[in-house]
Amino acid sequence: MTIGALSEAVGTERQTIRYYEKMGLLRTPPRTESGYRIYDDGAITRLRFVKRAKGIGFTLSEIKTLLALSDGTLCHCSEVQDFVKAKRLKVDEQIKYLMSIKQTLDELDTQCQSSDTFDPCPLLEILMNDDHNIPHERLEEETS
Amino acid sequence: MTIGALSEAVGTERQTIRYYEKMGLLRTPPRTESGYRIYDDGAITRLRFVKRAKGIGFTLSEIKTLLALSDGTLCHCSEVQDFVKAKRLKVDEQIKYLMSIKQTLDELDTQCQSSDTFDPCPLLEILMNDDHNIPHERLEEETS
DNA sequence: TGTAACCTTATAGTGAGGTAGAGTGTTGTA
DNA sequence: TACAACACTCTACCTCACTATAAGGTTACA
Repeated sequence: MTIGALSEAVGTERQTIRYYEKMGLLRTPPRTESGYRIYDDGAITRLRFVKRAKGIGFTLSEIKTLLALSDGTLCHCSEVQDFVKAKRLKVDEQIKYLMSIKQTLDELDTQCQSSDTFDPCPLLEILMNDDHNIPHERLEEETS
Repeated sequence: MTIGALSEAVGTERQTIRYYEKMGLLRTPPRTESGYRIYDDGAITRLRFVKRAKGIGFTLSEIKTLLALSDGTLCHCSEVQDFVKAKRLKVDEQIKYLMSIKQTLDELDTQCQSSDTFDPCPLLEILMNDDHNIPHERLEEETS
């Protein structure tokens, strides 16, 4: 299978496949004499893995780790579990952060509606002047 | 006030302040003869606005729009409201997307725990083989 | 044999939101 | 007057996950 066929089979662009290889997500495949990459069905499986994991929201570097775990002679289930749990926590944090943003937006909206149109827009006023309970900085200190 | 003092007052890096100016978020301040930027208290207010709006999750280009609205001779409250509502919807979409990811992760975790340690890790198996109900692509078509 | 459709590499660009550094000029204080 | 601590501009770099282009080589088919 050439890169084009693999690309067709999985639905991933050729350049992207090369990119994944360069990033260490896909194994370097054997080549023809003229230098063309040739893949077997295992490559499809692996590429699908990447695609699915991406769908779940794993980053490429996380997927790389996941693949490394799966490549080990013994796949330590507990490690994979820890990894998934850690990811879940990250996603949870993000959700919480977005929820707090949403709440703030709702509050701003309510205050905006209850005000007289001749007054200056309270939303802008609040942002300009108030020490509202606005999340000041994003709390994304922990990366990876 | 020089850029350093403004930076101190608001807690934003000097380079960042120059960057915001270049991006059209901050007004071009008057300069000393030697070319130093000099700011008044209005600049503090404006920079704080940017900081707060960023905290709420507005992008710089959204903040620019918000500032433009607030700069208008008449601040049209309804426009600001629409803007906030649109942002709220976007945030909501993101939350939903993350929730679906979270759910998938939870399911994987559950399946992982109920399996025998001698089996291959079901999580990896699922990603490798299954057509699970995994969100395939992120649905972020609408940017801006 | 021509040519279209493939393959190769390397480099640069995208967007968002900055950060870092080089090279140079200015200001304030000892 | 020396010198540290500021200021200026400009350019390049960072992350992430690609995408696009250039310039060339190979393969399949009419």
